[in-house]
Amino acid sequence: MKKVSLKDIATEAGVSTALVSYVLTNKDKKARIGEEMAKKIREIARKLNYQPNHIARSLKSGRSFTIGLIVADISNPFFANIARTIEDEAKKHNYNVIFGSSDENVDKSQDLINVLVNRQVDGLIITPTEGSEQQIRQLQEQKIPFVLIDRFFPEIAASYIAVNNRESAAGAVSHLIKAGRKRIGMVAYKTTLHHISERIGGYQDALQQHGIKATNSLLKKARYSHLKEDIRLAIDELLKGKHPADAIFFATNSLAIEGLKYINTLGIRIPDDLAVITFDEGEALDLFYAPVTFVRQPILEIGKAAVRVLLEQILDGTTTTTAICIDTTLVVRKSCGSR
Amino acid sequence: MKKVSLKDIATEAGVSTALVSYVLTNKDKKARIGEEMAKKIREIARKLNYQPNHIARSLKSGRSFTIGLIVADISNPFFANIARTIEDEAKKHNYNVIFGSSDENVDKSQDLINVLVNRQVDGLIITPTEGSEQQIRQLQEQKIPFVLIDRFFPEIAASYIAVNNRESAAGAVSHLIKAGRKRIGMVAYKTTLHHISERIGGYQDALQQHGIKATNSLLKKARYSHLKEDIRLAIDELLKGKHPADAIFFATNSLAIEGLKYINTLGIRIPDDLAVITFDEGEALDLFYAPVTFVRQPILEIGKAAVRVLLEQILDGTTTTTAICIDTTLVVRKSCGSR
DNA sequence: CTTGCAAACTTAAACGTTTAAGCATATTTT
DNA sequence: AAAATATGCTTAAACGTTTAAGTTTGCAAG
Repeated sequence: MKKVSLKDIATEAGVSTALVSYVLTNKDKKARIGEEMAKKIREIARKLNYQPNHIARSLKSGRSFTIGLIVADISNPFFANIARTIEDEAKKHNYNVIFGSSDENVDKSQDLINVLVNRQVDGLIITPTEGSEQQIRQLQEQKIPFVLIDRFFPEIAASYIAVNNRESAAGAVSHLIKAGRKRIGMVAYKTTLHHISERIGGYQDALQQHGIKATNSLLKKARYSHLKEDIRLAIDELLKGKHPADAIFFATNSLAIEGLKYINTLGIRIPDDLAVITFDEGEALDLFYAPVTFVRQPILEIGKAAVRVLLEQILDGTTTTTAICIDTTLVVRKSCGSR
Repeated sequence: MKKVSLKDIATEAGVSTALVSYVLTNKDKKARIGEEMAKKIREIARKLNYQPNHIARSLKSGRSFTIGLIVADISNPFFANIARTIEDEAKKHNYNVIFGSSDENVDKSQDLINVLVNRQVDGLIITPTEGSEQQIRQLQEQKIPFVLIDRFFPEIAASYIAVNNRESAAGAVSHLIKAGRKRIGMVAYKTTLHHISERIGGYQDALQQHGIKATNSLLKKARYSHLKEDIRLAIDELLKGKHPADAIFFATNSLAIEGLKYINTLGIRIPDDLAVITFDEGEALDLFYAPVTFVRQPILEIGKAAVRVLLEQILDGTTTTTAICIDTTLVVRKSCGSR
């Protein structure tokens, strides 16, 4: 049973394919098609269960109505939910999403970009990995519309959607200070990515603002590639000595979850022995015996904004960049002690 | 900067596009192209940074090298990881994945199928929703290759990849019995989907096998659409009365997570007051103070098998169905008490 | 009864590939 | 030396759409 094409309908109706095309794309008014003929064609189309061939359409129009999405890690619920939001939002505009996960790997990122561009996506939404500046610049040269999310490169003028990481981090740390914590440690990723630097900056801002000296011994960085080991080490170091940390600020949910898994094994009680706060939500953090206070990034808003900005760029064909910075909210729960 | 096409290369080299096509698709041997000409063409292609237009290629070949994936809920880590595995596996075979989440909604499922089929996917991998039998039958009639995962309809002969739900569930429940639990409740979804029925069946099998009478008062079903409320109700009912349940078997991870969130608020201690066991993993279950014993479904294996079976069907053009049933493993942790 | 124009359709080219078939020219086989 | 085969390339059609431009017919206006 071959696919039904315009030609089949045309033959059945005894007319040209052009006529059928006009009718089925609702240009019958503009193209002055006779009413009864239009009706007849629509009927035959329904009878034969005609489904337009999207590929042929794309070839003709030069647009695929597909956007490519590259997330840093699809198994992270933050990105999974971003992906879902973007998919939903794109569908509202009759766009589809092809996605891939770069797993924070710059080569995989390049591969994905190549594949998606070959597939003629009309634009890209990307969480750029560390060291992918060149890839981004190349997209600009090729005039391929794209929007960065979650992270961006301050030295590259490109559209992006991000949250005010610095202020949000500072807010989280201030919360710890107000809850009476004195020795506040931070666990971040070892990366040059701007959003992480900003979160670290915010941590330091808050300490300074409250007259606490930020010492390097309380700032720990874990490699994405050696998460488990590095986190164990970091937490060991934070909690050892005469003056152990009495609070930890995790820069992302994956860090927090790994960290808490380890903390659990140490018999340390949250929030009595240690307060914990993190960026990003996650079911694991809800279910934790002391539900974890966290900085909520408005995923829905981010996803919607990303699609909106990208589609504007695609439709207008403009090169103007739009940078959007969204506020977060601090969701206070038990992990920092009651106030 | 327009995209570079075969024609551009052909013009630059002073030859026909056919020649260029032969060379760049490595059919130069077969098509008896001169060596130096082949070299020249390849050089020009590199110089102009030629990227083949996948859409044109698809139109010609009638194949899109894209598979459509419909999961039941992308925000569920089980499906997110399935999606990731399938994407990776597909990429190995030079296939891309377009995905969508049906959110267990039969209309959304139909929408997704339509969209994906219009996009000319070469085949589909689907977690069918309740009531989607007709959709599946229609795919069969249209001779569109597809593979069901996670669930299937016993009355429809179609390829599927699933786990031995009944035996796995029975194993889990046996584990509870061996751990000394007497009054074992189960929380499942209110659905006619076969995999859930099987898990319920396995629960009953195990009870019977150990000479315990399966009573309906210990079997609770929650609606997907009213998860929170129904789970609260279910758990209230299981734990009330003179003879409250001393163990609960959750049919999926989403049920377990919602259930445990509520159980947490009741001040009930796991495993002392109540043993808990569930299907599927999840970080939340790891981080729980009593890490939850669970039935592990081999996600990697499922994803790989799905892609393999689907590609076989696509390539061979056969209509033969392949049903694969995979074993699970019980991962024992603290939530059922130590043995 | 022309001319003008609107209505209802058709023609044909185009999008970027692939590939069977064709056509010279050169080389080998008989 | 004629016939067969090899070599290196071109032509042209095809995939399923879209759409500008063209054609035919009928009818009202001049």
